[in-house]
Parts: sequence; C-alpha cells; structure tokens
Amino acid sequence: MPKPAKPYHHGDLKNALVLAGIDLLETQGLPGLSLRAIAALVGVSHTAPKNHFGSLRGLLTAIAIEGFHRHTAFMRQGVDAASGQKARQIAAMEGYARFALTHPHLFEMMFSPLYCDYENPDLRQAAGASYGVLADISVGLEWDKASAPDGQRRAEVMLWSLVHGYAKLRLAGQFGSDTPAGPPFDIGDIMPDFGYR
Amino acid sequence: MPKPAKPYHHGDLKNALVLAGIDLLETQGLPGLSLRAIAALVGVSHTAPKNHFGSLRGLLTAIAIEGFHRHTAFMRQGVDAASGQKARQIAAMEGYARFALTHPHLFEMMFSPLYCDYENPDLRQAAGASYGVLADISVGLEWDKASAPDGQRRAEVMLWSLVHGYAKLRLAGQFGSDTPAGPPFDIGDIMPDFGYR
DNA sequence: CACTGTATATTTCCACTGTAAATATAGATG
DNA sequence: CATCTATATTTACAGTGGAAATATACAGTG
Repeated sequence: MPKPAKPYHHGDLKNALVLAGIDLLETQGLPGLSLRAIAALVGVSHTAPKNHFGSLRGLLTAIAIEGFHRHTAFMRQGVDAASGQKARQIAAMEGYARFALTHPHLFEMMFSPLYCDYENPDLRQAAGASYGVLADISVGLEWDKASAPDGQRRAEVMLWSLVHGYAKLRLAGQFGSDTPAGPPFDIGDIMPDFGYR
Repeated sequence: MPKPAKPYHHGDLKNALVLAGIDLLETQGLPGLSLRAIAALVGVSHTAPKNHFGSLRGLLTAIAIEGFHRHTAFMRQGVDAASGQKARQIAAMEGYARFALTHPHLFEMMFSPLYCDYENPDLRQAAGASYGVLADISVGLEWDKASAPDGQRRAEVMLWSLVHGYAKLRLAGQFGSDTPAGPPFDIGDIMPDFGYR
C-alpha cells in the first residue's frame, strides 16, 4: 500500500499555494493572509514558497492573476448571456460589481500596488483581459465626449471609473451598511443611461 | 536657562503623533507607517501612543480624520472660488482628484477599513463633511435618474463613484504611467457633461 | 509645604511577521 | 551508478504591534 503519507516534494505546490491563498483570503481577509499561514495551510514550511515565487509579493501577484481570471469570467459570463448592446453593458458592469462584493478581499488585493506587482507581465495580461470586457461594451457608446480625441478610450475609462469607484466605496462601507432588505443602491441605480450610436 | 532638553511628558503628543504620521506617510508611504517609526520620529517610546489612541488603528484613524479635513479643504477651496453651478461641479471633482494625486498614501489610508475605524464618530463626521461638498454640487443635477426615487442621493453616489474610481485606478497605475507631458486623462476628460435643472 | 491621585511615558517581554543562508531530500539526467 | 538540479526544511534574524509592570511628572487637596 503506497500511502503517500507526506512526500518531501509536494508536486504541485505552486498552484496549491495560490488556491490556499485565495481560501485564506475568503475566510480570514487580508490581515490573515500571511506567508506562514498560507504555507501552513498547504502543509509546507514557510520558506517553501520562495522557490516558486521569490517573495510574498510574488505569491500575492500570482493570487491576483488567478483573481483577474475569475473576475474576467464573472463579467464575460453575464455579457455572453445578454443580448443587445445595452444589456451587455449592464451585464458587464453588474459582473464587475458582483465580483467585488462576492470576493471583497481578493478584489481589494488585486487592485492594490501594495500587495501585487503590476510590472509582472502575466498580471498585466490578466488585468488587461478583464479590462477588455469593459472596452468591448464601450464601443459606440453615446455620450458627449464620444467624438472627442480618444473618445473611445475615454468612454472605457469613464465606465471603469464609475463601476470601480462604486465597488470600492461600497466595500469600504461608505454607502452605509447593507440592510437585510438589500443595499441602498445597485450599480444600475446610479448608472447614467448610456445608449449606443 | 531653562532649556527643556527632553521633558518626560511631551505636552502635545497627540497632535505631534498625527502630524508625524502624515509626514511619514508622505515620505515613506504606507509600508513605512509603523507605530514604532511614528513614535521614533516624535522621540517617544513605541508604546507611548497607546495612552492617547489605544492602538495603531486608533492612531491611523486620527490621521485619517486630519486627512479628511484637508480633503474637504481641497474641494471647498476650489468650489468657493468658482462661480456658477457647473464650474463648482468641476472644481469639486478636480479638488477630489487633486487631493488623491497629491497625497496618494494618505488618501489610500483614509478610504481603507483595514487601516482606520469607520465606527469612530469623529471619523464619520470628518468624512461626512467631505461628502457634503459632493452632495452640494449634486443638487439639481440634470440626468436621467434625477426624478427617480432618491434621485438626489443617486446623483451624489454617481458623481462620488466616478471621481473616486478615477482616483483609485489612476493611483494604482491602471491608466498607464503618467507621462512627462501629463497624464493620459484628467478627471474632466472623462466626466459626462451634467447640467443643472 | 507635604501628600495623594492621576495622567503620561518607559521598560521589558511576547507572539508574530518576511527574508536570508545553510542544509537536507528527491527526482532527473548523464 | 554517479552527478546535477530542483525542491523543501531548518535555523537565525531584524522587524512588527500589543500587554504588563514600572517610572515620572503634574494637579489637587490637606
């Protein structure tokens, strides 16, 4: 009976650490996300991650990359199910906000240079994919700066800022406590009605 | 010659710690803002702050309160100098963003529940004063949800989300590096043109 | 003035953090 | 089989915030 018991080499430590980190993030929040805690959860020494990620920052960056993949999936899922430009716009924005509210600590970490390294090409690409969904639904958006220089890019930044600010402020509790009856406002409640050309 | 030299009691430690914290925040950023570093900068032991603030969190909350005062001043200053509703709107939004870009680490701390305690009544009041400026310039805003239930509050949250998201994303470097020629976009560049009723 | 009580600050200690360096182990390659 | 390399551990270290006991100075009171 070749019971593995506890092999010296984990085999898939890199992925295991990322998943453990996300687990810890969901249950304990950012303060509980220590190198030692993650390693302990996987069952390795606290210096084991160094071989794969270099430092805590490297591990957090890897976690953020996985986070952006899921973030993109959240948005894309709603967008693909919707029909019509306007419906896809709402779906993307709602997906963005819903991810933030469902995974607050992961979301917080993903967008903080204090935790992850935006020079990392893989992170840039993962974040770019997420941004791409917003860019898609910004094409042809009808508003007063649509025909300005960089009008397309402006629309992307405008919608991004709107939903990102909404998510951050709500996570910070700035809109007041979410009542049992629901939050004070949904993202749809504060979205100007942007049509398409 | 009564040279004070080094009195056992500081005299105004509470304020001194807050100012030292802000100093440290400006020069070293959030990672350098430790209880021990702040205390050392003032010249007291690292446990001295406990008498006045209870814990690091308490001190950070006090720093955030001072931050919100300055934040409010940034906005109010521009608003008061402007004439006309639209000009005041722009001034408030620009003031909000300008504060964030001028004092990035302080701004970051002010809006993170990880660092400061939003249950603190003084913090709530200070943050409320800052919000009040945005609320003022939202009165009578012309947009599609102006006459919806809570239309006024919706307008406030919408403008707040927009400028807050812009500031956070830009601070996180998500809009790309600010070129020597200037940033890719100013807050005015991505603001829909909201008039007034 | 002397005495006492209270606010303020220090000292010491503790558990915890991330990182570095040296060491141990296992699997791959020759 | 021997060697090389990747992976993981052990140990040590300089930080962190907080708790508890101690020291100091000041404010009131007699």
